[in-house]
Amino acid sequence: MPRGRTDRNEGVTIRDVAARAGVSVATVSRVLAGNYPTAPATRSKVMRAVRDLDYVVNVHARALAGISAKMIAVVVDAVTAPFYAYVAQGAEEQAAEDGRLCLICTTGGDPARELAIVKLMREQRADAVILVGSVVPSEDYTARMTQYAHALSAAGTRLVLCGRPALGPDVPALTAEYDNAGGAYAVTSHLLSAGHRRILFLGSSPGGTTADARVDGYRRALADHRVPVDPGLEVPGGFGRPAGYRMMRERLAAGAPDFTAVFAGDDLVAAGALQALREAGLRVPEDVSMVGYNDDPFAADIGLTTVHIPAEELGRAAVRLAVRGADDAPVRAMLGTHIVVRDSVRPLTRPL
Amino acid sequence: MPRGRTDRNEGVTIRDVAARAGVSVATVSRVLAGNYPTAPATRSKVMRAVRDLDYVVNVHARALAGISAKMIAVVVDAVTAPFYAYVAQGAEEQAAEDGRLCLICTTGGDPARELAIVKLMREQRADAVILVGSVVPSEDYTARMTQYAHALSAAGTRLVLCGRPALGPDVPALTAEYDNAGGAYAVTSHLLSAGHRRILFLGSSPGGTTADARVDGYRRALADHRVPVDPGLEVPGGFGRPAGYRMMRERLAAGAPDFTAVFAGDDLVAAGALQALREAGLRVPEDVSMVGYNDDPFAADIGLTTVHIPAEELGRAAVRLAVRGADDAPVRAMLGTHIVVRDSVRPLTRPL
DNA sequence: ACGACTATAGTAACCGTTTACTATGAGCTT
DNA sequence: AAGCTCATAGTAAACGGTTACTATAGTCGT
Repeated sequence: MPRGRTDRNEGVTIRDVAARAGVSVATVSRVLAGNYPTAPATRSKVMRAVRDLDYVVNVHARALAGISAKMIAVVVDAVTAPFYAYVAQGAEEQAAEDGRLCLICTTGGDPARELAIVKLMREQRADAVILVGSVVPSEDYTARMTQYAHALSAAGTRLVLCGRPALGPDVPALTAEYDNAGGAYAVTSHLLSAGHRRILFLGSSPGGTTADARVDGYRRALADHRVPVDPGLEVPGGFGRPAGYRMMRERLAAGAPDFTAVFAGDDLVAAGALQALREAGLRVPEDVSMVGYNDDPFAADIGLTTVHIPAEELGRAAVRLAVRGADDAPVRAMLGTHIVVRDSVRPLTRPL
Repeated sequence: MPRGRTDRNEGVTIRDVAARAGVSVATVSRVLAGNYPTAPATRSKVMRAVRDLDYVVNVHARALAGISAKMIAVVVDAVTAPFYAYVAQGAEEQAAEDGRLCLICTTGGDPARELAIVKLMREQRADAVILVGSVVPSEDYTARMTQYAHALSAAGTRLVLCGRPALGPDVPALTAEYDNAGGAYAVTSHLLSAGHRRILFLGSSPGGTTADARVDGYRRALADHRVPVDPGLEVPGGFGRPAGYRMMRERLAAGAPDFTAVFAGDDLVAAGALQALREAGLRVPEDVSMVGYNDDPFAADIGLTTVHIPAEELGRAAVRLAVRGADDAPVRAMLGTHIVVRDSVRPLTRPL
């Protein structure tokens, strides 16, 4: 088999380059770094040797010598959730633009795996770790994050909380958020303006920051429209397609619909609920109006009116926060959300 | 601001641990590695010091001393494409199970970025890099891959081609594939069995391995059913939602439909085409049948009959291939595909 | 013509681990 | 009691870079 001249170069070190160029290792290092005057002739001899040998630096050696490895870790529950995928994508792009490697790690929602990843990143001396996604902020959680924050900060690693609430001002952590409650307020108002009064909120999950903020916006909109808040219309059950399907199915099994519109906690809940409604012979939007949250790509396909979250921009913002870190740099970014109107809401003609 | 005891530990080294435990660094290293006999009393002194100081090893130092950093890179066009997301997810999980870090990198389809990532991985001395996704295998492409393969192999890094064709037997690269043509054959047969004869293939892109394999399966199924292949029914235009929309729109603009069924190159194409059909007042499956490819999650929501690709398993297989690498280990994995029947195909009642 | 200065290159210490080699004392054997 | 072996721990040499410090040869001013 034909093998290129560059094949057996395991262990091509800076020493080999120096030898071939007939200079010292220091000179090679300097030519490559370009931060020290070198004679043009020397420079070209070195570059020649680098090409001939197909040399690449060893980041580990370089990191040991004190040059950051320029690595950022993004930690999400799962990349398969579109929201997380877009956040990760944005982070990746921003990191690449800033000349950094971007590690995307998944935990499957398991705190133990999260802990393991944080430890791994400490070992790697990463520049930053970005923890993405909703949480239920128990005391235990806050303690855990605070501990992470200190341990990471001690290793010179920045901690960014993305889409989850900020920690106290004493804790060395940055925060990138989006306006969850605002979007919920807007989309609820949209339903109210169409005349709906009995709006089912599907997927509240008391304690979860994301769901709580959305319920909050929902309630505030109702209040501002002088519609009484009915706790019986807030169905707990979390997010995701199966949850949406189950919640709607159970609701319909319990009796005739006592609502004219549905606010699904996220688009996946909407998709699940939609299927349950369809199976029960109810059409959207003819019989029931529905809105979602997130503006997942498929929302366009099913014509779902929903709230757009700037997920990609959120990822970028998180990375920027982490990278552009002068000591006086902002410690927090808050992104806006907006409603996108499609075809899943109809004005209420026949009140319940 | 109050700082915890564990806070200023930047540079807590093995030396600090040794000092605090009153032993030598070698002993600490041995206790931590657990590969050398140590007295129980010593062991516990060391562990105590490790906890007190909240010490974590420095992977760079360790890597330099010859212990692999246990890192795998998965390179995809974009994580936001569900197929890639699932491959990445599978790879991530398998890597985690094997105790390895998994880097997910995106190129946006840009060969320059791909090259940059390969270089980065050489610098990192990664265990493996997994290149995922279809390609158009020009001579240039083959040369590039061959070069990657040799350079990586020289640095002790395995190259895995995932969902793209294998290189020559002389090239040090592994391959994880799935049966593209087989799935296309099956789903085309499904349409043919329902009586369809004029089946539009949407999104052929001559030269692209994925699309070519699907077209190939499509043609073979037609041939086996003695239906003549009509090149006019194969619409080039690539994959993705916008492409699907555009192709169908243009096709419909050119005149009344001359097909009764559509084989969309992938599910996104199907989604786009679906929208174009809907806008033209045509219903699926009442007026035209449609099948897709990939079994993206949203396919369930729009009731699309499609071909399931074991994406997650593909990612896992790629990692296994890379990790379980004895020299006599298999060099190639081929995964099966299967059709999943939903509600987008109807028997042809009124032939064109 | 001589010292000061500049441009460039070399020398060697250091970064934090791992591990081959060496040292030490305790418990046996004969 | 000398000589072994064994268990355990220490010493120091890598690993592959970076960079402070040092050395050398021109250049220039006077």
